[in-house]
Amino acid sequence: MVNKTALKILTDKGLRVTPQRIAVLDILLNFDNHPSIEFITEYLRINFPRISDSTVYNILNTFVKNGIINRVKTENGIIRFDPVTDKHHHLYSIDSEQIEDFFDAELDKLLSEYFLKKQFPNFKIEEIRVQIKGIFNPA
Amino acid sequence: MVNKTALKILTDKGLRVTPQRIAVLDILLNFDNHPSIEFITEYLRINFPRISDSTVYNILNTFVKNGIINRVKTENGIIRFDPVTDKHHHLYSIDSEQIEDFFDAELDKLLSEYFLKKQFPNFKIEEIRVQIKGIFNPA
DNA sequence: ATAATTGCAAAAGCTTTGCATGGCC
DNA sequence: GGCCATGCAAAGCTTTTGCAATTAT
Repeated sequence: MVNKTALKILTDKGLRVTPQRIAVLDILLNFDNHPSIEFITEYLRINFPRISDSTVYNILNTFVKNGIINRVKTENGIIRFDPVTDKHHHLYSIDSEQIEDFFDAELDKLLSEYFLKKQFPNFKIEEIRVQIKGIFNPA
Repeated sequence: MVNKTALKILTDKGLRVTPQRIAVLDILLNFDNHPSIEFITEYLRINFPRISDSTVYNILNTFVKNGIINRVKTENGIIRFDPVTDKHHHLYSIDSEQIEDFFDAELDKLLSEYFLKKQFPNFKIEEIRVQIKGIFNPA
């Protein structure tokens, strides 16, 4: 049950449960396309025609602050949102807006071992993310 | 001679040489701090008090279009610029605005070998970039 | 000479803020 | 009931656009 999940996430974080928040979280959880604010707002207005832009911004900011979602920066500067807050990498499409999550424990191991050997003199590594750009479903 | 370098870059690209363009390029070449538009504009106004914001935007957009510089996206959404257009990775500071270039042929080899083995079914890789976040000069 | 760039002003986006109303706990 | 979230309007930023004057080739 999706609503249950959204509801649980909100209550677990001690956040007030409003229909708008549930709707936003449902969208984030059900579309694994890292939606933009524009996408989220358009979709929301199907069921909440009077929802305001500032409410959507407020909700998303609240979610980010509470670690429910992350911002994903894209090449064109449009911010998108990722409900998967576990550490992972991303596949970016060069010729479309598609973004896919990419989990790879083997890669993570490879990288952490590499950077353990190859220490930086004046830099303490906290996190390594790989951005892989390419073409989905190539001809 | 720095101006000569900036001048050469412009003429090589077939771009008109203006004092403003040389000044912007000089800043980009001399500060290896991946400056923001704000930084660039402030610095420019020391010598060009009347340069307008739109000119700076126009110049930077022209440079990006011509492959002289790249945009670098940061965590807080501020766009910054990188005069090094060779493929490389970045070290990002978690607690400051510092960004450093990071060239590592060994890492590139490691990654390309790894992804040669581990092919994606529906994705053709064009470019791999590693974002390394951490702390410069830790205590 | 002529075509492009500059500077200024205005417009266009995107995001935040202020505040009264309404809804959640 | 008290406090927080919502919706609306307005303000704040950043970036782009239009255009006359200036400058580079």
